[in-house]
Amino acid sequence: MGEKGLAYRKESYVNWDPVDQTVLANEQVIDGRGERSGALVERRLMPQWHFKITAYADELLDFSGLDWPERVKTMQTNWIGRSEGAEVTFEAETGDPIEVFTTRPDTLWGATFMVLAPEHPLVAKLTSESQRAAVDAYVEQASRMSEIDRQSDTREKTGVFTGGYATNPVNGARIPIWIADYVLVSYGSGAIMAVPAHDERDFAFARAFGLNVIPVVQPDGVEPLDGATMSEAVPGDGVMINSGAFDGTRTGKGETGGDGIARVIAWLEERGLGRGKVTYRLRDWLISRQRYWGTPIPMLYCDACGIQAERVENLPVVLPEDVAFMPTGESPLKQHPDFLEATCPSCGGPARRETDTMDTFMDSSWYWFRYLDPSDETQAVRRDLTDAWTPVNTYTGGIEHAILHLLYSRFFTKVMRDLGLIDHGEPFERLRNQGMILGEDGEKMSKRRGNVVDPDDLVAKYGADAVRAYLMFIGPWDQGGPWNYQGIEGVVRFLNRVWTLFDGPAEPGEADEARVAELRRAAHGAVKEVSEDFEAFQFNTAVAELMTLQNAMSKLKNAGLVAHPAWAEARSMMLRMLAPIAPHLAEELWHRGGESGSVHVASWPTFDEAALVADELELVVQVNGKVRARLTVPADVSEAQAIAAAKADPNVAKYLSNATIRREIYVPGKLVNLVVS
RNA sequence: GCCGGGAUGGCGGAACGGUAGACGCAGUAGACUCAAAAUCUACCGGGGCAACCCGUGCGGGUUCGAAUCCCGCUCCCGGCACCA
Repeated sequence: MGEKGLAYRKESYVNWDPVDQTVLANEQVIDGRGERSGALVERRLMPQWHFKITAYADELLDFSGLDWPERVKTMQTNWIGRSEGAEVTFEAETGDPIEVFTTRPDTLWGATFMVLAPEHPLVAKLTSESQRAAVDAYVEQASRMSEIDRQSDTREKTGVFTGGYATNPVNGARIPIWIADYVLVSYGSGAIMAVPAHDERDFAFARAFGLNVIPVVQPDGVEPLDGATMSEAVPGDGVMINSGAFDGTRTGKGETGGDGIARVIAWLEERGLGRGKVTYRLRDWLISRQRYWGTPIPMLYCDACGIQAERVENLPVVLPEDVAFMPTGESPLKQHPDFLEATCPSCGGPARRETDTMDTFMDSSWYWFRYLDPSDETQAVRRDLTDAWTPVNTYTGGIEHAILHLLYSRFFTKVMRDLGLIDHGEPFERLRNQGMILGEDGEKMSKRRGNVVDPDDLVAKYGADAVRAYLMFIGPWDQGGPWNYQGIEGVVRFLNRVWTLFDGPAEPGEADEARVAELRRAAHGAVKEVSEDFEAFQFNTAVAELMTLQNAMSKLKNAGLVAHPAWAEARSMMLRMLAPIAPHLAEELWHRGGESGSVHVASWPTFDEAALVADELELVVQVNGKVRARLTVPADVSEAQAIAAAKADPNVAKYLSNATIRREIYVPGKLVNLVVS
């Protein structure tokens, strides 16, 4: 990855977690807090190792061929945050070029000022002597503010004039340069052109500081805009005005009819003032961690040759196990001479080993490839095994991984593909997210809240099978919800009944034909339903279906039937379907029933369509869509017979006596609807 | 603000446009027991003696027929959010 330019070191503003004493990737900062520690992160300028995930931004936006939840695809799409627009160069009066990114180059003529992020490298140079004190104070204040405070959108706009001016390249206007913390140094170029007439934020800023507002897009069906009196920004499309040769051009990106944006970009490119540009919210993946526990970054520092990659034959670099953990807050690797001392692969002189280790998400980004043959010391992955076993068909996990593990894994898989290690670019073909079981109070379980349900306690009381089966039964697997103690007893009873059903005595009786047919219908019907449920991850209805089968079998059970081959068939089906739900119980009953081998390697049961057919069925009769009768009819009833039987029913006839039948609807084997007036 | 997902009995939840409430919990009655627990049986959306009427967040619509499809709302949950 280093050779391909996909791993590199650069100095940048990073998220520093003061509790874990390490930096974190953007994905690991939730609402301004460290994902693990919960501590407010600080911004620090540090040199760190990164993976160039942004090189794959567009490919990561392509989910074609993947059967993934819409929610996850949306979250990743938002996280990557692609936006199309233009990069335009403004020139400051100091002669410095200032790059800005805009999605609305068609509003360039309305740029009446510029705003730089407080951290922008040109701030100090652009600031005039009379404004220096105010600017320094503002920059200092911004640097101390937490990310949370800075990003709160209810804040009034703040900012300071630098005293410097720039020239609007499209019309030569002299416009003031301000700094404000609503412009982020980490997005785009860290500087914006402000078009207050057509951008809400710029409008609020302009009104707060008395800056010019010049409308350059006149929307349809609205009074002509007046910058002096407008009460809010007008962000939509319309016809360009106050824009020189472009006056009268319709704005838009083509889909709304106008093509102003494309025409302005072409015009800028002709004159060398700017060019079309795509910007992403996604940042490169910061993988350095100032921790001992992590995979060492195999890079070396040589005083003579600079940063060098460790020789391939020396890989992998492993963590020393004889480190001294001291309460310094620093990685013990920094105090370990044997680890630190290395040889420069370029000049053969002494080199110092990198002591940062990799984010552990690095490891989870490719483990399923490595796990295919973890003992192979000669190569990272074995091609014949990855070809045979990957991509993963179905992958499950919590939604909390939507933009962490799942995004990193997709990136890593694409990199491995491009390095020729594997032949595919997506790790997981089908993804399903399980819901989270919350505490009884409906809140996320936490020790602090005291609402934690400990599965070990439940296992001790009810057994592992009962707890497992209840978790499958409690509700839709993908939804989650509050934990509820009330239902588990029902699952325990069900499992006890299954035990009694197969291991208990039977009353005397006969295996008459009707009984056998009913038994087979119940068992084969359950196989059909449960198979479909498992395929669709609907485990709650699968368990319910097995409960129904147990109820049916318990009712039918007698000594004669138990001796019949259909009973053994039904028991075998039941236990194989129960195996993923109550594995211990199913295995025990499997052996007690005289089966050989393990139920867990037995094949999944298949059903016989013929066994599902009943000789009689219930026909619902409606008059004008309201149920008026339920009739038992032979299974092979014809449409004419069904309608005749419906009309003959006394309760139905009552509604027909003084009415005319307008229409007769027949749903085979299910329903007759007589439309009368 | 933008984007997802959701709303059905006392509770968890079922339901290819075709019997709303499968399955389970809780509850009621009965059997067994000296009694209780466990177990088993029956009942179990609301109203009504009954015929029947009303019922899937709210208001419309499509349809012979809507929890399900369409339009417009309300509320709840999740994600993103000063991203230029």
